[in-house]
Amino acid sequence: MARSGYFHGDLRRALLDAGLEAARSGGPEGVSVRELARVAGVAPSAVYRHFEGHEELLLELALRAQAMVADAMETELALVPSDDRRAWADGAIAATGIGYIRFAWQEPGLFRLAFRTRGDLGAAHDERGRGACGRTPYEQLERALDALVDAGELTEHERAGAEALAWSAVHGFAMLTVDGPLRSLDAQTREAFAARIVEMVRLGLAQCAGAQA
Amino acid sequence: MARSGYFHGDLRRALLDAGLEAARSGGPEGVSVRELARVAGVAPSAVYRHFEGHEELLLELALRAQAMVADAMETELALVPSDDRRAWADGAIAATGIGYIRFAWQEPGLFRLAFRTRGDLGAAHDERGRGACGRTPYEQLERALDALVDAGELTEHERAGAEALAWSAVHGFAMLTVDGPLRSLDAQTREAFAARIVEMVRLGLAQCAGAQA
DNA sequence: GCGCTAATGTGAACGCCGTTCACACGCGCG
DNA sequence: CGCGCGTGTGAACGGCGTTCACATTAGCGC
Repeated sequence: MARSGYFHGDLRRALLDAGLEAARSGGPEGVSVRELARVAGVAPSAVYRHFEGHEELLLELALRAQAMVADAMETELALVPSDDRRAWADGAIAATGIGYIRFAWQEPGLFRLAFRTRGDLGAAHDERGRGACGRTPYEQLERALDALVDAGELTEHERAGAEALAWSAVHGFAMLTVDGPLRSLDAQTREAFAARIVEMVRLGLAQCAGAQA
Repeated sequence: MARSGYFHGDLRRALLDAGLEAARSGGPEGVSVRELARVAGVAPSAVYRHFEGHEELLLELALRAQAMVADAMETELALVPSDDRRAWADGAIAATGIGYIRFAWQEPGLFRLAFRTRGDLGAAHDERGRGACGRTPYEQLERALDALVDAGELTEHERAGAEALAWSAVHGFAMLTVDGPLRSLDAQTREAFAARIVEMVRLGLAQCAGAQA
C-alpha cells in the first residue's frame, strides 16, 4: 500500500490500521492525529479529509476494537458443549464474560480503546461494532441471556435489565484488573476471581427478586 | 488567601482546591497545569515547585476525591439501623455500594477523577484517601465485609477476595452509568438497577463456592 | 538589625498536540 | 483534451506539559 506519488490510495484504512496499532501499545491516549499521519506518511491535515477530527477517529477505532471483543467472546463460546440446552446457557453466559475479561488482559490497550465510553447505548447495535461473528459484544451478551431464558433458568421478569447487571460486574472487574488497582494480581488469582465474578452474575441474575421498575 | 506581592502564601492548597473545582465540572481531563496556575493567579512553572508534574497533581487530587467518596459512603452508612448485627451487616454492604454509586451520580467529574485508576492497590490504604470518617473507600468496603463475617453471613473462606468481587460490580455499574453507555437511564430505573447490583453482590458473595486459589 | 541562603515565583522557550486554511496535485468524467 | 473535485501539502494558530535561567523575598544565623 505504498503511495504512488502525490496520493495515498487508501488513507482511511491506513489510518485506522495505524490507530489500532498505536492503541495496542499505548491505549487510546497513544492515538494522536499527528502520529497516525506520520505512520501513514502523510501530512496531519490530510487526516481531516477522512475524519471529522480526533474524537471521531477514536470513535471509529473503538467500534473496530469492539468487534474484536465480540470475536474474542465467540472464541470462548465455541468451546461450550451444546448438547444440553441448560448446560449450554450456563456455559454461554460464563464464556461471554470470560471472553470479555480475557480480551481485556490480552489487549489492554485495545480494550481501553473499545470501552472508552463516550457514546450512548446506541453503539451497542452499531454495525461497525460487529465482528466476524456478526454480533457486537452487547449482542453476544443478549444472546447468552436469551439462552438462559430459553433454558428456563431466568424468568422474563428477571431477564429485564439483566444486561446492565452482567455487564457492570464483568466490565468493572476488567477495568480494575487492566489498569486499575487490581492490575498487579498474579494470573492464577486473577483467573479465580474472574470465575467468581461470572458465577456471581449467574446467581445474581437468577435469584434476584428483579426490583425492576 | 489573596497573594501579598511576589509570593502566594499557600499555593499548594490553592492549586488543589482549583483542581477539585476544575474536575467537578470537567472531570480529570479538565485539570490542566496551566489552568490551575491561571486560577491561582500564578505562572505555570510555579506549579512545579509543589508538584512533580501533571500526573502527580492528578494523583493527589484523586486521593482527595476518594476521601469524599468515603464520606459519601459514611453518610449512607449512618442511615443503617444498628440494633441487629445481621441487619446492620446487610445494610452496611448495601449502603457502601449505594454510597459509591450515588456519589458517582452526584459528582461524576470528581468520581472519574477519584478512580482514574493508575496507582496500585497501595492507594487503598493511603492516609490521604481517608475522609473525615477516617477511612478510605476501600476500607469502608472492608468494614462492611467484616461485618458480614461477624454476622455469620459470610465464612472466612468466602471473605477472601470478596473486596474484588463487590468492588468490581459496583464500580462497573458506576462507570457505565456515569459516562458509559448506560448514562442516559432515567433516575428511577437507575436506582432500581443499583439496588439489584447491590443485592447481586450480597448473594454472590455468600453463595459462591469461593473458587479462591 | 543585617546579610545570606534557600524556597518560591517569573517569563521565555521547546516540542508536542488538535485544528484550520489557502493552495497544489492529478484522477476520471465530459 | 480540459476541467472539477476529491485528496494531500505546508504553514500557521492556540493550547498543552515541561524546563531553565533568573528575580524576589522570607526567615534564619549571626
